[in-house]
Amino acid sequence: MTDQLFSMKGTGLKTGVHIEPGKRLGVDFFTKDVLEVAPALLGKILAVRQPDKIVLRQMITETEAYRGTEDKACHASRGKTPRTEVMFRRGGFVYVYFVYGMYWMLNVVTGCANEPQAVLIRGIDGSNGPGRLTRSLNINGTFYGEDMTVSERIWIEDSDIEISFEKTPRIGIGYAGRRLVNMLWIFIITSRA
DNA sequence: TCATTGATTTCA
DNA sequence: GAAATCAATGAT
Repeated sequence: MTDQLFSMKGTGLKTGVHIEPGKRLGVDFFTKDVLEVAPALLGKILAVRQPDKIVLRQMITETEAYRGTEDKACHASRGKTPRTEVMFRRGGFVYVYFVYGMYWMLNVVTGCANEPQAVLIRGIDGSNGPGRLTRSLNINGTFYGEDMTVSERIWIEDSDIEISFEKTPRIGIGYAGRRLVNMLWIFIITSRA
């Protein structure tokens, strides 16, 4: 394996530091409830191999939980379709979808099989907004169904960075009903050590 | 505030 | 088949 390591300004990551294999988050991390995994992902490192073989690493700064059939804002709440099928697998799989005719959204499936949950990665260091981060990392529909616990193209690494975060209401999901709008299911980093 | 943009889903 | 929907962005 000859990963060229890469560091963007401001991440606090050092170039040339090799990431140990054990750093990759495994199945145990992702098979917990989405409300546990979503905040736990803050401060972790998203790694994506680019077409030119370089691996970009960026810290996750904002996540959002989508939780199963009770959550009307979750794409899987109305049953299994070709698009949402991956959300019914066990945690660790990648769910990407296209929205507004131009943006790819990156999600990580959580929980056990037949428990459709996912975390939307809304922000990483160096870019704000879920649509922009997928563009900057060249994430597209071909990543659908990748298993982050074994994939050579995309995975998440553990990190010792200590962070604080706040919870806020989800946006753009008014159609899901008032009770769900009141759930504080967006998690945003407010400070880091 | 509004146009953009096209896959997915729902309705006929 | 056709029509409505959409978890966003950037320009105005």
